[in-house]
Amino acid sequence: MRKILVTSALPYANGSIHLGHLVEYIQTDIWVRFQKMQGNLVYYICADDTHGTPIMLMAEQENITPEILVKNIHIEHAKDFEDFHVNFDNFYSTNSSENKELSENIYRALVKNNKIFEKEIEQFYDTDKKMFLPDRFIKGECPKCRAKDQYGDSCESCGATYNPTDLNNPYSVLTGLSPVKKKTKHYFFKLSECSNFLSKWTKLDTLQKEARNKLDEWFKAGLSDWDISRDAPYFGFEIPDAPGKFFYVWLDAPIGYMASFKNFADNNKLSFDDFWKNNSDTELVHFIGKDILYFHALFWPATLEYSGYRKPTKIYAHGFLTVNGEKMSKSRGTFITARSYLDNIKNPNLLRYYYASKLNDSMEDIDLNLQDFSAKVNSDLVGKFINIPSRTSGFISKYFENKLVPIENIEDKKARDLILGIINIKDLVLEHYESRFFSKLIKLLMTQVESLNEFISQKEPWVLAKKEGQHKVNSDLHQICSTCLHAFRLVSIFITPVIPELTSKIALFFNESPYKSFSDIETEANEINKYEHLMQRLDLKDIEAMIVTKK
RNA sequence: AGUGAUGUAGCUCAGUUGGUUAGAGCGCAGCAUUCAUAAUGCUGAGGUCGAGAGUUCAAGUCUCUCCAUCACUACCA
Repeated sequence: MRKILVTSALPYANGSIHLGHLVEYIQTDIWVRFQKMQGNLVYYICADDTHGTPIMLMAEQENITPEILVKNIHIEHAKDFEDFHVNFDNFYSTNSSENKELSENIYRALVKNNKIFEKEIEQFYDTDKKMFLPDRFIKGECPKCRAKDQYGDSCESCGATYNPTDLNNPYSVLTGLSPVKKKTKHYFFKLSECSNFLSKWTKLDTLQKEARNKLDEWFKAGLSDWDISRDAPYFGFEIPDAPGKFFYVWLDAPIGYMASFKNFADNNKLSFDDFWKNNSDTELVHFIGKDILYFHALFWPATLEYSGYRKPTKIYAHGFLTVNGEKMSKSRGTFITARSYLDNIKNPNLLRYYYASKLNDSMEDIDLNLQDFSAKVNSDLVGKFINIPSRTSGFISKYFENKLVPIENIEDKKARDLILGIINIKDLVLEHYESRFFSKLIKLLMTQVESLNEFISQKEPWVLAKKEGQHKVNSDLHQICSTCLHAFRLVSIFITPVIPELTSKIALFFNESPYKSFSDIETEANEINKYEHLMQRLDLKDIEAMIVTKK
């Protein structure tokens, strides 16, 4: 049995969960549910990422403390995840005592290993706000193309990158005032000394090929040291023995994975060290978006290495979500929050299914085409999948007292082949899940369902039902409908990680408890309950309503 | 600007180490059917595989150039 600690990236606590976030959480949740159904010991850990300047300022604007802000957001996030059936074992917060302690200890270990040094740097300072300004909080004229109102790190007009001190006529986004340059002492992590370790580590099959290509750029350019401190005022953890200096949020955010697990382990009498001590034989798997690859594939493993912890086993990066082929946009109404989806479309299974049908193991972006979305889920799930019990169970109820013919008594060769065929794809199904090639999985399963619909059309049970002797137990009619329902049940078990809530209803239809293991395919159902519609078709009007709805 | 990636039917995507008339689902057209949430089955139309050049007996698949789209470029997260 494998022991796996799985994480999704920590959502930042300054806004709502949207459909882009959900690509990652749904992808991870499917993978975790798959591992659990395989009988592996898996813990799925996450937390809100709560520190940094934006959250501090947002709280100030709302006239509440940052602590209250992140607490409110946490409640909202947790509810969104729950409603999308994203089943964390622990959803915690980086603003926790566990995280503070771990961050401090890790920092001390880095100091002890001579990986931290101090350096005085010059930064823009807002004299009115009395704070140093992050790049994103300074705007000005691009030094290259002279476009106005460009951010301090790059120009959206010409794409140039530079330092905020290069801007012409810089101003503070907070006050509009011209910031002054001011010297300040910062703490740096000697990432430049980690090249050997990192270049070795990234070749250990921990990363996707594209990700490794991307990192090679960095190695070629040479790694720079990493500024891990920020000046007060800053919402975060104060650095030990450095009053007025705080950990940069990206230092304590990944440590939040550890802290969330620590919290979980303490509450469940598990061993923290078992999963985090150096050379642990457990697996540590991070699901992330491609935008935060650097933090997870450079800073994070280096931090772990030089503070004496285990390193990640796998980092799985996925692409971004586009809606109708374009970046999500508030003005187009395609910036869709989790809550807006739930309010309008209601059924989370549809999105889970759709994402699964498009996800693979690469870092490519995936597109949510809303027309395609409704066509696909209606056609696949309602028209094909749910259609199987819908068109066969009536006969079983009407003539055979809800009893199914046992699989071993099914005589027709074609019928037996259908059932065996589905049982035989098990290895392929597991392979697609393990490799995160969910699109292939969905295609494979849908092909099975298509064969079933084809089978029903060929056998014409409705014609048989009108014939003499077909209402007796074990008749052709009984066998054909039983075959389809057995096969439908098998497909349902295979697809459970994708749409667990729907298949739990299907289990109920077969008078069973929800499917918890792939070995459930070795047993069979012998009766059904009266069929009731398992899901509704998606109406395009609901999608239109969702696009208009703005938050 | 640099780097990484993507560009295959109206839409969303498959296309293994280059090998016969380029595939699927949806959509569309026609037929069949009525058990089923106008669901299903069968048949068909539809593509100069982003553009151009090259290597090869043979290229969607390899090389180069160009175009378009996306992402990243370290003190926003």
